[in-house]
Amino acid sequence: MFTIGKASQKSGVHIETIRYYEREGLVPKPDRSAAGRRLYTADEIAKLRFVKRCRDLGFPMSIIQTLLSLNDEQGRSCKEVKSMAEDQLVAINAKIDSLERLRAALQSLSASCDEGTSSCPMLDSLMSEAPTVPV
Amino acid sequence: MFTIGKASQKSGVHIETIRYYEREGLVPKPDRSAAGRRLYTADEIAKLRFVKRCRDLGFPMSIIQTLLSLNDEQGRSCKEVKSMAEDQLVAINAKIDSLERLRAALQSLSASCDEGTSSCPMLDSLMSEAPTVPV
DNA sequence: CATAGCTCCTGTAGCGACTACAGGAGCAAG
DNA sequence: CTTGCTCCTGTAGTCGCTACAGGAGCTATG
Repeated sequence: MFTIGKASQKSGVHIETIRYYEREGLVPKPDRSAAGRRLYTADEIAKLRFVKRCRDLGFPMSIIQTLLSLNDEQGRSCKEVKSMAEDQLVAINAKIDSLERLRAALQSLSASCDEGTSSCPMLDSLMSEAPTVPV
Repeated sequence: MFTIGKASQKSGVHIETIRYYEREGLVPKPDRSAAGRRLYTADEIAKLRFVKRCRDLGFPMSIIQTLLSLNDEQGRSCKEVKSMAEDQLVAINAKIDSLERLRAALQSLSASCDEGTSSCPMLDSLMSEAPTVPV
């Protein structure tokens, strides 16, 4: 049995975040010591690590909840997991696309913006009714 | 003079967001009609449009505040604007990089996860102490 | 055995950038 | 005059934490 500090170290989840996940019902409530301190089993720490990895992969908490429950099920539904992963991939690709468009726009604006002129072409463009750069 | 609905249409900023920007002091408070309704000038609408474009470019409100004040200055400082744009480019590139790493991790996990097996390799990997995929 | 300094507890508020009401008032057209 | 749209203020919710405040317990050293 591990205190929350150890659980935090072993899982990589900040102490305050662990308590937050517990409040939100994402992870089960651990047992408590006589003095009321949380005591985590290796299994519970594995769940925290799982949540951390999923968060790092960009999954929202609601999806992680589903993933955890799928994991608890007998004969976990690999199909559903794969489908959620693919949804997540689509979302990530959309984000990358939009960031790349954004980068192109900013680069073009930034390139137009050279020192020495009294007025700033970048600000002018952003302020104008019809922008020179699509966003 | 335009009501908030028109200003919203012309600027592309939602009505509630316009009021929010006003509360936060990002845009100046417009005049009011006798009945207390906000009335926007073309100039104020241009500012809203500017804020919208900057937000779409990923600038946080704090930076936009600075950009707006630079724009109001006599002989706006193109150098400062360019430097902020370049900071923003760096941040965008970092985000793209991290999303691309994430995508690779998810693709590899998803590929391992095939239908028909009773246990799910993706969940197994994410739950295990030493993951098969770095995130 | 006392003290110091760490960890832990609960509860609440803050972040950024909105979004979504509730509950009311004005305004324009038929 | 009524219907239905727009607008008003104020407050609370979103997401995923993070940062206190104010206290209690636990451990190592003198």
